Amino acid sequence: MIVKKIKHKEDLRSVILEAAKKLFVHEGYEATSIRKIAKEIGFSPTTIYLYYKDKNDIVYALHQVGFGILKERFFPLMAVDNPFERLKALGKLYIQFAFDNPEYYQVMFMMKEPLSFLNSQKENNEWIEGELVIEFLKNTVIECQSKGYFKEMDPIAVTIHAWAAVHGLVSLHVTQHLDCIKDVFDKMETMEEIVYNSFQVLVELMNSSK
Amino acid sequence: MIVKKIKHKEDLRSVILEAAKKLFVHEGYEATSIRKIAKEIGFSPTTIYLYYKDKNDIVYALHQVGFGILKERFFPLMAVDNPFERLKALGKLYIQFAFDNPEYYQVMFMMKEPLSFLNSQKENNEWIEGELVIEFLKNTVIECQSKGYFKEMDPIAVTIHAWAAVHGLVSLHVTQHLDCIKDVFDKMETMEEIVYNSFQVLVELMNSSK
DNA sequence: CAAAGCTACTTAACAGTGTTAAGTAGTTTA
DNA sequence: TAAACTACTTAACACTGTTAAGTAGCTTTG
Repeated sequence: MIVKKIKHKEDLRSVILEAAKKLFVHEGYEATSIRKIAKEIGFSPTTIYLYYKDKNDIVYALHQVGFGILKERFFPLMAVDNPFERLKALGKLYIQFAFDNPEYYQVMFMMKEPLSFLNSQKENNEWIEGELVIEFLKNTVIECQSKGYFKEMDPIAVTIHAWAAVHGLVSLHVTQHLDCIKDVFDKMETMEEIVYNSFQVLVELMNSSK
Repeated sequence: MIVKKIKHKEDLRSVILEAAKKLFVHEGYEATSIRKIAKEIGFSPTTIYLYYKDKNDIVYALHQVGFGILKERFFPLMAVDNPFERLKALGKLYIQFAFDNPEYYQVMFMMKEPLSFLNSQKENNEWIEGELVIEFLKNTVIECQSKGYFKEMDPIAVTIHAWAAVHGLVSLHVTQHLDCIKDVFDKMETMEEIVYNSFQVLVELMNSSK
């Protein structure tokens, strides 16, 4: 009996998340209000607070969904033996993920709210999702060093640099700051081409560190 | 007479901006509402709409103030002859600006609102502030190429990469995503040291492109 | 000099936001 | 059968940006 109730409670929790996902992906974060989610699932707005602490809690759940998608994409890369090839593939996949899921990217790497929710939790306030991704990147960087790349460089500084370089590219794209300086590069390329060309510079610079 | 009135109108416009600046810098963007600005200057909220089209208009004005500060800091760099030294100094100054003025940095490079305001304007919807900075960076990159750096690389791709690399660093810091992965780099460093160490990696990689 | 017009501002309201306290059917338990 | 608990709702609070309509007071005009 109790189990059944808990299961039902879990059910509505995921129903809320599904509605939030739908609104979030199609209408964007701004348009995803508690009241709209409630209307979507046919319950009153206050019901949502029985399943999620506050809006940040929902945003954190969405951020976890995003990390689920990203991890799924990263999984095949574990099989890539050559660490530098893996590093390049990691960057490419990261950028592609951001282009395919801009709303998820924002909630995962550009918004304070999910982290605020984490900090509001008494226990387990560690950002395990992010740490896992960075850990994977760091290990790849260290492997690259044993192959002669990034000689005499701090592997952590290299890791953060690599992350920041791709994050910088995709976040400037997502916020439309790249589009706004199109006049500076008079060439007629798609935003995706421009971003990948800039990523190529990172790859070439890293390659020449060997 | 007319001139005096216009001048008075201009006066209140800057009084509003000053109040917005104060709230914005001290309380952050979230806490800067039209109503709070109005209370700060002792006028009714609707008065603000006589001087600014909407909130994005005010945010755009704040963004311009930020670019004013940045340009002031960049000015002395024009005198640096060695282009690679200038490039390094540009990066350092950019990072330092973001650390000193996180709220302004957000409004300048991380928020859609000022750009939305630009696009809502019929004429002059070009992001001249950003383009000026990128133009300066691009020219420095091209000068570096004539000194042997970035051989056979697209100068525009290098420019965007350089910008994205430093933007990535400071934006991950501003959104507190860097702090959240502190556990991955067990060293006890300040956020500023970590960011500058990662920037150093960029410098070294660029240096080895010669 | 009074009437009309204009300027600069305010009041009131609309439509929305996140969030909480209090209340209410319906089921379960004692 | 009565008490207790579950799952949900209604009503409200305190905000947000924004607009339509109204009002003093000064300026210009007939």
